[in-house]
Amino acid sequence: MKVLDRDFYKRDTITVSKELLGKVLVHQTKNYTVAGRIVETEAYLGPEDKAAHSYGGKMTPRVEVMYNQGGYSYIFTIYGMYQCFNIVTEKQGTPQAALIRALEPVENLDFMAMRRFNKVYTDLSKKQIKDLTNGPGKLCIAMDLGKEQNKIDLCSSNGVDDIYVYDDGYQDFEIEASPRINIDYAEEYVDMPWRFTMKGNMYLSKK
DNA sequence: CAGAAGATCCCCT
DNA sequence: GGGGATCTTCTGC
Repeated sequence: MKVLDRDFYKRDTITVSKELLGKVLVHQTKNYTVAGRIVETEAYLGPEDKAAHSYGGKMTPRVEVMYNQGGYSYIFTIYGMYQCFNIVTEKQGTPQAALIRALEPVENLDFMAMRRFNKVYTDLSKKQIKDLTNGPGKLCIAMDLGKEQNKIDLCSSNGVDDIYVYDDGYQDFEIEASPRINIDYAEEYVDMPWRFTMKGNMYLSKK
């Protein structure tokens, strides 16, 4: 298994978004390790992309981290109560990112089950198992990703609260492209096929 | 299972 | 003061 490095993330956002599929996202602290395989992503191509927070070169405290070189976490609050986890891409000064929209649970399923439904994994219903991490807000709850995890470098360890992605060689799947979810306001960018999914995976956020 | 509606608050303009 | 890269609950079939 190989941890993805700076060179992986510094490439163009569509390539990174596609190649993140099948890789394993890990959140590790002194107290726990949780991990899930990435099965759905979306590319946000600011400043051109009207769906991106960095559209038009917007530079505010919230989007600032998108201007970093690739390999940093960008976590923002949505609808007042949920978080979305992104990985910054491209070189310094190009404010683009890949949104992680869905995972397949891999490690520490009881931790995820407790955080989502306050039950151990074996007590979950079929529906609850499927709902553990099949959406951007849900996976942040399950993986314990919140505003404290914003702006973390995925390419270096701080030894206290680490996020990283590794490649275990899994590539037995097909990639499908489709329009992104819930960006009705993005005008001519609404239909851009910049959502990438692992074909047929049961943890996709939508079909 | 599908559709509608409500929750809730930080970040801008 | 408005709105959002969402999810849960409730309703009805």
